Amino acid sequence: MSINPAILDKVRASVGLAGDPASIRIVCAMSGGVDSSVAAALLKLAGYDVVGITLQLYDHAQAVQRKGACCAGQDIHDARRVAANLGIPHYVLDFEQRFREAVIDDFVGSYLSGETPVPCVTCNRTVKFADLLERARDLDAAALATGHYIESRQRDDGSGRRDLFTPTDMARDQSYFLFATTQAQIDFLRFPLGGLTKPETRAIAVELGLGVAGKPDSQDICFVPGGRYAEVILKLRPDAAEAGDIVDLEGRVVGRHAGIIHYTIGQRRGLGLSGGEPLYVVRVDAESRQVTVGRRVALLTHDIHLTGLNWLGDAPLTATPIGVHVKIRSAREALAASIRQEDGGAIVNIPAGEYGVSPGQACVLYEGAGAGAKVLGGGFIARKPRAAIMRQPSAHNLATASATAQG
RNA sequence: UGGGGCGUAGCCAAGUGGUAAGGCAGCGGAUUUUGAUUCCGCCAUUCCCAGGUUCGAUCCCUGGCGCCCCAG
Repeated sequence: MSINPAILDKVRASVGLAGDPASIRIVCAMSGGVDSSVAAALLKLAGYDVVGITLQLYDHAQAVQRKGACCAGQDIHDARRVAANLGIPHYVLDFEQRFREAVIDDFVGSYLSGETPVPCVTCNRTVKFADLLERARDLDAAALATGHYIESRQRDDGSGRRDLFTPTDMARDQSYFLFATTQAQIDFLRFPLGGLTKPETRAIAVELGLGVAGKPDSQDICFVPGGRYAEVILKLRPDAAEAGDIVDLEGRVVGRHAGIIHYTIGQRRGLGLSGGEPLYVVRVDAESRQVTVGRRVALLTHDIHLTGLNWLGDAPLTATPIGVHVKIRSAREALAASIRQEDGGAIVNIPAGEYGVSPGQACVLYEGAGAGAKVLGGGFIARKPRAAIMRQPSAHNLATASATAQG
């Protein structure tokens, strides 16, 4: 077990708590994957009093064998083994009911209402950073650590407050899923991997013989086996299979669909409509069960209304737009934009526009772009007011519309 | 039943007497801790049917069948 001392210094810096590490208890959330295992290991090697906690979130028979999942079956065993290996206490908490209520039900409800949820955001802000965080406090921990790739630094103004920044490894940036983290939560959280790259993490896992070093990166929704999310929804809400019309931008019926839950804005595949050029889902309406399709250019969006805003900027938002960078999906470079307050919510304007902006998805705000950009929070993309939809370019004047869309 | 046109994969569609472009849809994969997007790969031994000419026809000829248009 030889770890570069510089890395351990980096870990201690990420914790940023004065005093003898041995007297500082840190609870580390351990999913059984490579990242959180390495996070726990580094904290332990850095001298902290580490307590590992694994949440049992769901329990599908399928999930036990599934690669790339977390928090069920095999992964719990893996976490337990890593903890034993490290010589740290480890607890498995049964959060199934809580996860079901806070994350899965919200996920299902979101799709039923015609939106497209981000369950990872919901999970982080409720199960992990509310419930688990509370347990960590109960255990007299000074902080809760996770294996997320994001950086947290204490402000140098003596306030003791912390800020979030995008990580060293931007290919692994997970800030998108953490935008809703409140200031109080941020102050208690630590992210030891924020200054490492994924390859470095894996190398450390190998070096330490953690056994999980070769596990695949997680992808897809953890509680959805095989990526077939509609099956999960239909199992809980069989009525979600209500068929409806597929209409074009003029309102003409051009096809049928087997339930709006199968569609999200920007989606191309699965429509079964053949035409001269590809068609994309432009709108999903739960009430009429209509899925509207149009050409790609019809997806270009400049103004985004946000709800559930978590603003982490220094100065409060006002009606005067301020410059920011935004992401409306995780694996994407942040785009220059502005944000202003309006009607109790916020409106983001992206001059260059974005495609496939779907209600329910997150819009995350940054101060600058690239690694080390401060995370300014974000919000959930709200459904467009009807008036805005009517202003959408229609099929016959798309060229004109796109030419003038900047203005 | 006078004249003209057409009939190529699920849809649209190019094409030549020499052995079937492309697009859309679909399927598979890569990418991705959300949904998508994107990218890559696959996808007509066969050109409405039956004869004929030809070394060889989807393309030429004849006859069917089907569809469309014009005129009536």
